[in-house]
Amino acid sequence: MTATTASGLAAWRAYNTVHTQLAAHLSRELTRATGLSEADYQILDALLDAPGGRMRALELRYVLQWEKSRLSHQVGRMAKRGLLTRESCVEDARGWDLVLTPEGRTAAARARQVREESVSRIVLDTLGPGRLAHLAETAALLAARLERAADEDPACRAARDELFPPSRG
Amino acid sequence: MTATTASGLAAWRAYNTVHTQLAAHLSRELTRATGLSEADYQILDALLDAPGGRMRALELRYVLQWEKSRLSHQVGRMAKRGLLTRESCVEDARGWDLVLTPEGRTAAARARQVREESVSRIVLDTLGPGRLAHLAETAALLAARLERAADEDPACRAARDELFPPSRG
DNA sequence: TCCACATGGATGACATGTCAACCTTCCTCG
DNA sequence: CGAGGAAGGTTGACATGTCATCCATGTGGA
Repeated sequence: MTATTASGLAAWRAYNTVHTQLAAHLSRELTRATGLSEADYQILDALLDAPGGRMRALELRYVLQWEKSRLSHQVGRMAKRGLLTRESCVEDARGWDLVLTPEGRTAAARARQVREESVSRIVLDTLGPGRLAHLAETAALLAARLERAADEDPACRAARDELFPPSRG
Repeated sequence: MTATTASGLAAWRAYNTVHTQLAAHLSRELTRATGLSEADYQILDALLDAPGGRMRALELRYVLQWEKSRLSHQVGRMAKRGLLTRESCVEDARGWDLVLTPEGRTAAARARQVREESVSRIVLDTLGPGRLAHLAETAALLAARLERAADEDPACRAARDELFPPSRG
């Protein structure tokens, strides 16, 4: 192993540690302010931008990149709490529309506000536009690399295609 | 909200998506090659560097920043699989030493090798030393910011002190 | 010494995530 | 049209993570 590799791995470890801490912090702030879990937030946030607060479960799976059983379980729990409802889907009788309830919409709006405030305060203000842009570039490079990995490896491609239907790009 | 905030939040979202994909990819590669979960790997990797493959459960909690019940459950499962053993601790009869079994050590070494290869191939080679150094700096800034947040907020401080004993820095 | 309290860890109940099997509906092709 | 397979979701079993509680040991005074 080269010296570059060793220090690269050290940088990677340091990065990972901080990311974990940051995610835990943001999650705590959200839960404390709204009582919602990270999973709740992701679903509500996606539905909040959908017209009428309505989205096909399928589409939501693609947006969140979740396994279908995960989404199904989570949606079931949230429906039980009155945050959203399942309505049978017009275009495809196999599918379902997920629809925000009024309480769900309120919770979603509040959660988004809380999360954006947290991210602004902790991340954006700390890094500033320059570092943020750089971070986004770094993310784009990694995304491209992952895409290539998926192309090369049948197992990875399968995992990806389960979440991103090839037909839709 | 300023334009800077909006684009900053967009950068943050993009970053988050990629991080999630990357973590999933690395985890899949590890599991495919070794049959170990990410949690298994973290524990084995820490023990691998400990003298004699032995570490106080308490110390491991600090290294991994895990809740004590999480560690306890995970260690119980791994002991059942023969990867490590619990031995009562000499210095403090309340505590336990966690000790790698020979099979555990083999698995740990293999897992480390697999993970380092994955990270090199996917992350290090893609980003290069410059971007990596920049990423480490960014992580350091965020770590400092989180530290400050913990100082200011009693609840966060409590969460941190549960994982980092104040007495040990 | 003795007692209150802190600490290391285990445990059980529950929330969440994954995997495999299943059901229904859709699509394709003979 | 009809049969076979693909696709959208659900379900149940199990792995994992969290929370509250409990137990045993350590510690610091009165």
